[in-house]
Amino acid sequence: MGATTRPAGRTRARVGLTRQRIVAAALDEIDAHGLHSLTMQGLARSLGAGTMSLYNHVRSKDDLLGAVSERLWAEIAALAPASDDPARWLESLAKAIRDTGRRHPNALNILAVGGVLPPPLLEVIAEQFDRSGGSEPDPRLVNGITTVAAFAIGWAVTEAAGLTPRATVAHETERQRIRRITRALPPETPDRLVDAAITVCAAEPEPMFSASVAAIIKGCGYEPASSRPGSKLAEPRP
Amino acid sequence: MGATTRPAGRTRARVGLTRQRIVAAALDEIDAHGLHSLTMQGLARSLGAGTMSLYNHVRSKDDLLGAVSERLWAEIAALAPASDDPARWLESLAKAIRDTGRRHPNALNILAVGGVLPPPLLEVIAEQFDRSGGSEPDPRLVNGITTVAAFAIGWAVTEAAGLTPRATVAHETERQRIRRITRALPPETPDRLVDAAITVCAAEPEPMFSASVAAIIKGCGYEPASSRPGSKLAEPRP
DNA sequence: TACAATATACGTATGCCGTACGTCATGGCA
DNA sequence: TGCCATGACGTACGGCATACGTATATTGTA
Repeated sequence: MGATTRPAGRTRARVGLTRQRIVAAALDEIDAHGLHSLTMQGLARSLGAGTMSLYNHVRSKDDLLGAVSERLWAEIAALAPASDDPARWLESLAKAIRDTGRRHPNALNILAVGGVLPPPLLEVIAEQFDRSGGSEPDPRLVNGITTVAAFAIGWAVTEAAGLTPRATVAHETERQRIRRITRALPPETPDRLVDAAITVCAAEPEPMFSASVAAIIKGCGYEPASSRPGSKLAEPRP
Repeated sequence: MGATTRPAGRTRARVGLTRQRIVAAALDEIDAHGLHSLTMQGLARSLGAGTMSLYNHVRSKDDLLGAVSERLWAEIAALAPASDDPARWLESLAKAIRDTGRRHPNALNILAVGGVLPPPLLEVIAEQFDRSGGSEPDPRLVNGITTVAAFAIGWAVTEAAGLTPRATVAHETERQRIRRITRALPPETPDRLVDAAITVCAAEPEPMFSASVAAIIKGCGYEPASSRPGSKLAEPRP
């Protein structure tokens, strides 16, 4: 990292190529034009550098993708700082994963390649363990991390796949939604199946997500969050 | 080419190249050597055909991957036939997704590319809607499908990422598990983080998975499922 | 039976991709 | 001042998906 300690005088680094800048540019490209269109040559061009210069900061393209993944997890961790209330922290973790998935739908495929316990997340987890006190971490918290993260990732993937209605398509009419769903289906899909698809996609995602997260957290042994707004999905009725 | 002996019968195609055979071979290759090593040329070679012959049955490589995805969903659907007990069916759906992910960990990335509501799954969903009766599908069931599927997919992805302990690595000792976890982490990861990772991965996955599925299903409004075969169903509605 | 139409198999060629390797410029340090 | 580690760069190579033209087996039709 000589870039930060560079002398402020007349001389500067050659091009200022840096792992961080490369990763940021890669994420920009993925967000803008999809994972397919991320190529080393195009990336170098967008940075005003020669192709092979990138390899001074990145071992391979896979390494680059891993770095992008880690960066995304860093975003997630920043959105879910440790809290004194473990259950509440789990909620914020779920929301952070889901929101980050919404912000970078094209990058979702690589979120898991670097493992689901990358250092940035581990940092927050360790901090949360400390906060929750005790010599041994609370098993409820341990279980909650795995299950909540799995659910949020799956939810984000499902959303990005395009069939679950997403709030990012905010002002979508019912007709538009049906168009979108049917377009994603093979042309000769029987009407029964199209009807089923429309029914499934007609559900409101927001309450579903938060209610499921709450249910999972409760299932881990935590008290149900009473002072929560919303989350009025069906509770077991008499 | 006269090299291949033609079947003397009255079969249809020349070499027997078929979309199904191609898809099956592609899945075999993915399972055996990973998604990276699936190439059109290698696939054709393994089928004893010329490369471009594949394109008579497959529009593009993406189309092929979509077909593989659909095939996987067909496996899932076959493992989760419609049931008279909706809550029980949701459980079997979760298990089917997770088991299929275990059987094809290398193919998990493409499970979602074709959308999460592919025809094979829609078929079962429609059937399940019919079974549950009523003119309108039960909203609990609609919510359950989305949330259970999202959780199971996320769980499978997490498992395939290699950090969550998986039962496929059955006879793993504690030491081996730690080795596996630490190997997946960057070499200079601080001890605190390694400890946190080990703690998270030390949890037993089996009860976590089924308990979370049960919690989600319950969160959708279904009665808590008692795991008895002679199920007196928890159907509260006429 | 003969022949036309069609579907399928195949070879070649093209352009893009990741990246190994060698070279050269830079600037900090002795 | 001279040295050398670091980083930027050009060239080259093998592998990839696939567009296009062509050959051949099968089927429908007369």
